[in-house]
Amino acid sequence: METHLLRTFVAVARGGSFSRAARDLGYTQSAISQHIAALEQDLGTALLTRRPVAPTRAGERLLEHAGPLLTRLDAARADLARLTAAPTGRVVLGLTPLSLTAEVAAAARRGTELRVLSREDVLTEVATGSLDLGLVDGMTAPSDPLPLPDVGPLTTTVVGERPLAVAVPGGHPMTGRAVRLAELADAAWIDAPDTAIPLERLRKFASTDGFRGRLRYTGTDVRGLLGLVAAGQGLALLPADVITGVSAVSLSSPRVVHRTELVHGDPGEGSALAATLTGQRP
Amino acid sequence: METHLLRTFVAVARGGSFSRAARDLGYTQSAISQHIAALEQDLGTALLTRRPVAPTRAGERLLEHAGPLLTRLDAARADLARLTAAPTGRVVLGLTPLSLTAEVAAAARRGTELRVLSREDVLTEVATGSLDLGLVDGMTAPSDPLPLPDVGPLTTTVVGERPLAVAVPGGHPMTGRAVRLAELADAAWIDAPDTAIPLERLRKFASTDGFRGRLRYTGTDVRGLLGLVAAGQGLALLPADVITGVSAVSLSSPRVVHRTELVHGDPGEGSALAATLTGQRP
DNA sequence: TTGACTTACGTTAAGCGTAAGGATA
DNA sequence: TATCCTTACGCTTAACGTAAGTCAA
Repeated sequence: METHLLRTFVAVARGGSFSRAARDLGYTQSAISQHIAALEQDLGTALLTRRPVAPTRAGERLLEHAGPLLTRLDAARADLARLTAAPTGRVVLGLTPLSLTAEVAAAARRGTELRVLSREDVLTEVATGSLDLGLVDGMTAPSDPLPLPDVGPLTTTVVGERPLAVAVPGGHPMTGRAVRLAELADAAWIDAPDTAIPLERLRKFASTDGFRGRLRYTGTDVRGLLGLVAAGQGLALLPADVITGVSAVSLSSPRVVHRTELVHGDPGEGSALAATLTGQRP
Repeated sequence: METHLLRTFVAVARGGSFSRAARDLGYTQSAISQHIAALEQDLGTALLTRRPVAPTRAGERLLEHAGPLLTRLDAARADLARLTAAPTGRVVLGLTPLSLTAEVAAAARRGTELRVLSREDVLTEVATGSLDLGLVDGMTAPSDPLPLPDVGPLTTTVVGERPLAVAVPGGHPMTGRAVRLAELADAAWIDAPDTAIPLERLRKFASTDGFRGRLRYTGTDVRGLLGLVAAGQGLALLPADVITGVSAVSLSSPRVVHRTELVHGDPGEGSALAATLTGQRP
């Protein structure tokens, strides 16, 4: 299972075509065919159906492994590159929308580049070196770490915790009282995994099958999401202090907080900013 | 960064010798030399010092990546192999010593092979297919999952939770009362990471630098560890119900439990046993 | 000098592209 | 028939082993 064969395999599986993968990777289509044949022989199973080109059961399974495997490989290369690289004086900070708090806003210094991304992208880009530092947010029990996927040896540090609340349209009957999360399992929710707390996470904490999204909201803009809430399209769980223009209903149980964490490999370039963010005076 | 080059690199780094790696891997020593040269050129850095052969800083870093990378690669291969493999009627269950509770003992059926291993070994061997099922134990906050390293897409299910207690020599002044874990940071502890709860974990929960081991106990035998406690060599944190022959002191804080979880990839072969262990009547 | 890695070199095989050969819609 | 994957075939090059070379203890 050589890495270039895996690369080819995911390219073919993603694109759904041998010839497309050939163009993408700069091989001839014949070479792609040979790559796939070699991989299938090595593993002793068919990985793709042809005509139409689609992963078999085994292929699906291999894809689950191949993705993380290849990003970790990129992470390793980037990690070593950082050891030798000359400092550029430029710091690229990736952040999820809700991790951009007032403190973070104040900490950014001249020359910093800020990129708002999904949680997943922040993690893999920090690992693969496209970002010097990352800030990710999420919901956990107080003082518990965020459950982040393992994309390599990254360091994570708490930057802050703050209360969560449910954003509800103004005048909503719930306004003014605290609710238990479980009561809201059947409410209309907006599924905005890259902006608010993912509904999957709510299901986990409430241990139910509920919290099914009425609308799906992709992207990373909080204001737009609040607009949808205001329009009565559904609820969203957010840090209390970002909820403006609509009502915020606090949670009485379970005890959860919104937490943001700083992640980095070798801090190198961004170590000064990292120190500021984690509250150390450098 | 082809996988065979990484394999060679870890073999050389581990064995501390090119010629030894050559013997181990079935290459000539010249080929090993060429592999390392190719990898160093690819990454643009020296990875090993020669004479003596030892990893450089960059090499150390690469090793951190290469280990997980290669086991995940093996895991992928094993995972696909399981999809095609014919059932053998034989189930191999890996378990950490403290996960062998009375319920587990009762659940094992004729033909089951049980292997007592460290937490880490159980995880990687389940991932790489040497084990059909694994049972791992550890300390967490009640109803929190165990923090297990990510070695691939494994399913984990709770098997049980039970109280923890500190094993102390009979007649110890603490006997009979409940203590806060933090009080014991400076006590004499036995560092038995593969048998009892690792001291590192205690440090995490007490948020201190204490809990330094007076003795180190490697291996997976609980009775021997209790013998050391009885001899006054130090304390150990264990599930209350395994503490016999010495006194058990319960913890008043933090609120933690001993938890055991079942892990498996594709349950396949062991699915009947898995169902019994997780309390479902199959 | 000996043990251990590197390098030169010849051989072999693997990888790639061209082009012809199916298969499918 | 057009598209797309497979296969045959020849070429190129990279990988390996042998053996000579080099370096440090």
